[in-house]
Amino acid sequence: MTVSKREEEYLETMYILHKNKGVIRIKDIARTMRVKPPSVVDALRRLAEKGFVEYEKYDRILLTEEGKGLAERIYSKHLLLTQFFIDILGIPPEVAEQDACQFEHYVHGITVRRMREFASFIQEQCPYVLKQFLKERYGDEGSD
Amino acid sequence: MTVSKREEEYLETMYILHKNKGVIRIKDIARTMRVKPPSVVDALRRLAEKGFVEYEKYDRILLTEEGKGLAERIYSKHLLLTQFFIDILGIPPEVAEQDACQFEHYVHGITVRRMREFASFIQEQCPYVLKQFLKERYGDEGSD
DNA sequence: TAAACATTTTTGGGCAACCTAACCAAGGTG
DNA sequence: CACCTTGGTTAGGTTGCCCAAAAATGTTTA
Repeated sequence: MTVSKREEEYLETMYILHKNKGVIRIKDIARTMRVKPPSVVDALRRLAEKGFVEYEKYDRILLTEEGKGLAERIYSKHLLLTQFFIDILGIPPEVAEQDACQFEHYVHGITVRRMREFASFIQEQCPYVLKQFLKERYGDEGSD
Repeated sequence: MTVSKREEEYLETMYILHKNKGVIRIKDIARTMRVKPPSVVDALRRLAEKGFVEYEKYDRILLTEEGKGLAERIYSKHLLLTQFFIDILGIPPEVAEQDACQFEHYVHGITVRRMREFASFIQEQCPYVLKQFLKERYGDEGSD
């Protein structure tokens, strides 16, 4: 069963809402994803169809095991990418966040793994050089 | 004038075709983007509408200055991302290519710039450690 | 040059995502 | 209890992007 990028985003949002508030409400999904409630209902129906969500109208919304697993995998990529961008490249957090938020849906597992390994490696092998790199560029930078 | 990810992909493809073969043909765009010709015609019309392409039916296809500029900027991100993934992280070229191909449409300029800077920096400051990192992992790895 | 072949275009249709407007359900409050 | 508010749903419409089939144009070659 294939999942579009957008569907992954819905799953991830639901996963985070569940983690933070315990309950998943359409209104909150809509707000965090900046869409209107009917769009959420559309998405929920498709995701339920595909077996990632338990959804009956007017009833509580839950991720299935499969949905939760997928959401978790995406979210962990998200965290790792953000981390890498901030800690290694020194990207401002909001930008890192946005980049991660897109890349997480496409990036291969091996790339994520390598980023994690690289980060540890460099932090252990030449932390001073890394510090130097980040320091040199601290506070400059433009847009785009 | 906003351009969708997909539209950027069309522009980039046309840019590369133009660079390699001098002439841009619908059939070639379709083949490299793995879509059918009618989809290309759709896209061309939209891109012409937006001023990125010169297109009259049955006539030769050209990028406008604006289209060419945009395509170039995307393509240079593409090259740089690929480079980074391969040279710093040691990702297999085909995978690096695919990851770059997606990320190029979203990544902030600052992130790309930092990657470039980081690559130079590390290659100059601790080339041996980098070599070590890449060597240790040479040839292992799975999928995903 | 006319037929055959290749390429492009149109037509008509599908699906994912989104929206607005209007309608329904559930839970408090007067 | 009837009303009102809030949140959820349905109906109906738009746009992007894709396709197959058929029509139109361009090109080559017998």
